[in-house]
Amino acid sequence: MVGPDAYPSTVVASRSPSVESLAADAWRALLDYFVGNRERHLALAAEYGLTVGSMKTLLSLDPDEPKSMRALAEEWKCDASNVTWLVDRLEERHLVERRTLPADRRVKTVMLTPAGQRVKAGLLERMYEPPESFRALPRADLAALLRVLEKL
Amino acid sequence: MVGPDAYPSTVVASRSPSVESLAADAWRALLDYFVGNRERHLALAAEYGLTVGSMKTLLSLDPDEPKSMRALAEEWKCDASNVTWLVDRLEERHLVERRTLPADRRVKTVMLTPAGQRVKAGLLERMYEPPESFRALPRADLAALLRVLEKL
DNA sequence: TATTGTTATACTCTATAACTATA
DNA sequence: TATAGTTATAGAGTATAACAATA
Repeated sequence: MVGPDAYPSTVVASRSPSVESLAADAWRALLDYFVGNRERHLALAAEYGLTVGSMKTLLSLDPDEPKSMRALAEEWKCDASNVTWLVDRLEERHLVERRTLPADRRVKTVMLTPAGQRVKAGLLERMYEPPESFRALPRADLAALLRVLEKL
Repeated sequence: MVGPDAYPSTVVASRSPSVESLAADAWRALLDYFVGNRERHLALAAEYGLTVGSMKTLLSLDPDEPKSMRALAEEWKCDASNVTWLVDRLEERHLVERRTLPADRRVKTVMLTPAGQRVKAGLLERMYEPPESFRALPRADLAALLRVLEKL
């Protein structure tokens, strides 16, 4: 599928590797490192008694900018009925609240309750907590990593 | 939840940031960059006419080391009946084959068929293809990134 | 009797279509 | 008539429990 010159093998060590093969190797290393990340998220949700859907919903909402049901459906590229279902689950737990928009009484916005805001803050704090392997890196490595990631 | 000294704010720019805050910032940058990755995988599966489950199954199997149904259930931390269902879907498409183990006629192993091996190879090739933003990085950045990721 | 895998069944999540209430 | 959201319903994917075959 890829021509013979497009991805020169990285085992040719006598010359410095091409940008192409460096990019491929770095990308692969990144992917491999991130394989376990979905499981980390799943475990985190379970810890809070949430499903992946509930967590996604909380993380999408912001106290200062409530979103309509339709906006959420577009953001998640799913059907509106699915949003109804997800918001129902979260409303049962008093983490969000629906409000009818006075300007247009057809649309309903979804607001984080104070409890929802607390749960979201807790989730974010835990998500952004770097793993041990990360914190063990020397300062120079972390600075280099950050500098490159900021370009991406 | 975190003591005042544990995560010094990164806006204190007059002194060099602590290793802790560097680690937190780098981890966060990495997470943010990877948000879109699950969607990339989903689109890739759809392109091959696979579900996420089927893709996961193919990627877990290796031509030279067949795995039992039970081993797969443990690897995926799911119920054995779920493995039966997933393998059924893949067997319908002739991408895997069940074989009874002669040594213990209770256990069945799952083998990739030649077609399954081809699909898996195609998936891996596409997954490991670095995105454009990655290939656009200068050589020095890629080398630095790779060097750090290899430590992780 | 214990273990491997399957079948029967139910629950969660997602989608489509029909409906309601507004506009 | 068109749009926002809900309800009715169906399908995919996951789990639990009962079961058949083998150890």
